[in-house]
Amino acid sequence: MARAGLTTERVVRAGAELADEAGFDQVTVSAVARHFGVKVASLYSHVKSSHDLRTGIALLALEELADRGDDALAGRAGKDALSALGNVYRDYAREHPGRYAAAQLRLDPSTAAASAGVRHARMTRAILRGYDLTEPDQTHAVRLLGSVFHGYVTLELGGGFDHSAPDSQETWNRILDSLDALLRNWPAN
Amino acid sequence: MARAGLTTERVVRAGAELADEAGFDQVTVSAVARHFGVKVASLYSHVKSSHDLRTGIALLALEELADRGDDALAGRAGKDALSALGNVYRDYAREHPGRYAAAQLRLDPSTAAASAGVRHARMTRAILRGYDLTEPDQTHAVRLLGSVFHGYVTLELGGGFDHSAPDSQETWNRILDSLDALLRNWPAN
DNA sequence: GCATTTACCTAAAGGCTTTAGGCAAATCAG
DNA sequence: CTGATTTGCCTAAAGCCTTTAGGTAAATGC
Repeated sequence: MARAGLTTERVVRAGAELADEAGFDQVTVSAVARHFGVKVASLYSHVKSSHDLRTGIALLALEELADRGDDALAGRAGKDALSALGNVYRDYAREHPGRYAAAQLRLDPSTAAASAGVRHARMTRAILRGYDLTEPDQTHAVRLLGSVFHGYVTLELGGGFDHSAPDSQETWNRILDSLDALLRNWPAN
Repeated sequence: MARAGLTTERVVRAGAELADEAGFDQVTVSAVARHFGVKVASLYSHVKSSHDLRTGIALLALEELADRGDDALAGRAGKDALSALGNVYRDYAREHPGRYAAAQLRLDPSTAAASAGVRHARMTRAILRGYDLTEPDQTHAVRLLGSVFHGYVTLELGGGFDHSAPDSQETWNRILDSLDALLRNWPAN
């Protein structure tokens, strides 16, 4: 019987594609096995558990996002950098909704520490170098940007902004403008 | 055999409690049945399906949240109202993490239209009456507030702001200040 | 007190997860 | 190139969750 040539890498990647097509909560060891035309038990050589599979997808997504972020930030500063990073998250979520959902998965501390999550924090801080903030304001600002980006993308993805004028793109532009203005003019205390 | 006295209401409420204690993804018809000391099949007279149970919890959460919001907004305006509504979401999420997660569940359009979700939109617009915005800026602002509140609460709940100074409360205060400043001084175009 | 409704039950089928143990294909040694 | 080892996928099986069908007993109503 010919072998399917599975590896952890391929299994996780197939899971990620399934997540984008059918939703992250539809990602199941069984479904991935079906995709490869293989019995379920066979996947357990490549993935420790269902949760492990999901974690793998989350780590993949975090890394892809961080890679895109690095690319987008290269050579940019100030509002340019701000918009670029915001668009990375927004575009990624629209292109890969399942992966984006996976990236929100709560990781246990040691996994999180070894993930690309730390690169994300660094990227947001890099943006703030274009503005004049020192600690602890920088941390407040990091959290604000994280909240807005994540919140907006999540609500938009959930369809919250469909079916009503003005369209979502316009609001997004206004929000980026507002954040830029806010950071340039950060309230003293 | 004595009856347990189940009703849809009680079943959903038990599900909500389970969500808060164990996480929304742990909410299962079986678990709720165990809680009542009843066979699983018995719950299917009160709840159409597992999905229906989860939807019920989501609707409950949306309503509880809207009730709290109405209370909090009564007699307040401007920054006072802004803080009050923000705190409603944040406090609710901390007190009832499972219910809050449930409230994010994607509802089908007709269910959503009949839910307390519409009250939420109204509440946010009510806040903006204290600021000088007209359409379409008002809609942009509604979306911004929604994004920040939801994003912040989600990240905080996920533990994103633990283990690092300054503490989350301080950031939250600064964010409310910033939003107020931004709304008072909304960029002309 | 009897009929009807209602609440909960047993039974059963189907799906997902996970572990244990087996066989055959790929890989490697001499 | 052949025999030994490793590795990949398989069968089997147990446990839990969902959902439907049909039965019995408790509550309700006349």
